Amino acid sequence: MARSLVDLLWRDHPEAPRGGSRGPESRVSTGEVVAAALDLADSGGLAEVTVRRLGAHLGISAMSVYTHVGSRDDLLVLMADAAHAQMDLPAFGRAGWRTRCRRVAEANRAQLLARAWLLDVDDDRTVLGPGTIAKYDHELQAFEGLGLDDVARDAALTLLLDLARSSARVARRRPTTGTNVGAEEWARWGPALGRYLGDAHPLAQRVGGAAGAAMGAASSPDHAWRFALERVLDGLSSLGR
Amino acid sequence: MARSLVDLLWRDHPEAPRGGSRGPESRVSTGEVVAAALDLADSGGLAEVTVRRLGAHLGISAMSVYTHVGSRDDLLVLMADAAHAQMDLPAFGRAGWRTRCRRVAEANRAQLLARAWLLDVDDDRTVLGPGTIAKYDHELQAFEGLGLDDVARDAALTLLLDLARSSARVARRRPTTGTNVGAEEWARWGPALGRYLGDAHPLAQRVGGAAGAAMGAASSPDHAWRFALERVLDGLSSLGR
DNA sequence: CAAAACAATGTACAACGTACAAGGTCGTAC
DNA sequence: GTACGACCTTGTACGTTGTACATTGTTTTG
Repeated sequence: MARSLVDLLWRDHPEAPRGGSRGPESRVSTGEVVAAALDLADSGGLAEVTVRRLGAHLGISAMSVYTHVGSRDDLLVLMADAAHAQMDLPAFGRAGWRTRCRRVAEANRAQLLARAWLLDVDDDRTVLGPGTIAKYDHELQAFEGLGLDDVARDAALTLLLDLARSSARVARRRPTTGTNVGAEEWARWGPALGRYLGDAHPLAQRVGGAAGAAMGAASSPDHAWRFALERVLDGLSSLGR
Repeated sequence: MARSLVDLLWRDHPEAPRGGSRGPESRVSTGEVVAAALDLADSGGLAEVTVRRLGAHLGISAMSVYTHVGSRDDLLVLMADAAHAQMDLPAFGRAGWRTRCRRVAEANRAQLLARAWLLDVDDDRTVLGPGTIAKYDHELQAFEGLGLDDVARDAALTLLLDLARSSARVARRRPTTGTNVGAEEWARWGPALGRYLGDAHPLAQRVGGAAGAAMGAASSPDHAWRFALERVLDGLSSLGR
């Protein structure tokens, strides 16, 4: 039947419309469908989440999946919200705003590293879900005491989350090798590229080389991350007077 | 025949391998293929760029496209590099680093708003292209005089570009209405969502409502953008002591 | 003139999301 | 008790995608 997306997102809410008890009991629940989809995505990325595979994984036919989710796009929203709900939100304790904000950013980055497929879900309707809203509510509290009005507070949180996303995007490239391009690709194309480049763009060559080497060095894989985060936090601190 | 991606990216370079003069002259060039693909993407997004449509647009068959590009993924890299090459890079003049960096960020945001499909191209091999490298080289100069070492300079630029990307991502939602969710969707789902939410998460409801209203107001569509950019620039300034 | 190199094409395949119609199964109203 | 209607499940089928492969046609080179 496929209830509306909002009803599916809030399916655990007391007031959510339960399915009428008329026909045969469905063999799987929407929650189980979403859980199976999470399994697939966690193991092989979003590309692994096809309606057919999902059905096979659940022991039902491909088309039966549509009894529980409506469409694949809806499913992705349900998955993202479930991931947000399962994410362990950072504890704030009595820490100051800077520490709290850092924890928010770190937690989001960790989540995006663990579930890289979240980077590929780009659907606005995710904000309608209970998991996403609860996460939003909690993370907004990190800015308590910074003296931001509501609009600025939302913008600040968005800034932090976007930063985490960007960092996670970079981090999911070829794991070992630094230069954003894979090692084997670099070995194959580096020489040719060098021939084309010659002495042109010396600044780009120097900085790019240094950045690549730094990322390749085992020392600081997340150096750029720390740098960017502290810079953004510095920027936010300029607001607190 | 489809030369390697690097050779295709540098096809205008003097030393690039010209096609052997054996068979019949090809009816279109790689450059024309890329240009046609840019047309399609500019008008209807990346989804419009299918191999068949591209061929039809060029007056050749679908499979003939592969004579000039190798694969659709390669084509996307070529398109992104061409876009970077066509982008008008900000002039720096005698401006200070902060102004220069602001211009870099603004120029990138403008580019991403004009060619939103660039947000959907996520291929590391783009850095191999001449347009991308020239852009990188130019933008690195914005940080001259800030006292950053090479690694930090690369990280700072990445931070700025990621910021522009994030902002452009938000801006390409439903154009008119503020709340990231479209107007009609909000009208349909807002009430139901309110029923589920009730009095829960008052902070999220207040801040989210304020942020949505602010975005809906014609006053400050890019308010969040200015905010985030100045915050990041503040953060960078904490490096220049 | 023959051979090799190249461009262009048509056909075909596997995979995708999902519309549609049919069949099965249960609770409910008469 | 029986008929209705709601509900789950399924198979088949359509349109679309990227692209592998074999073939045909064209041009330069030996």
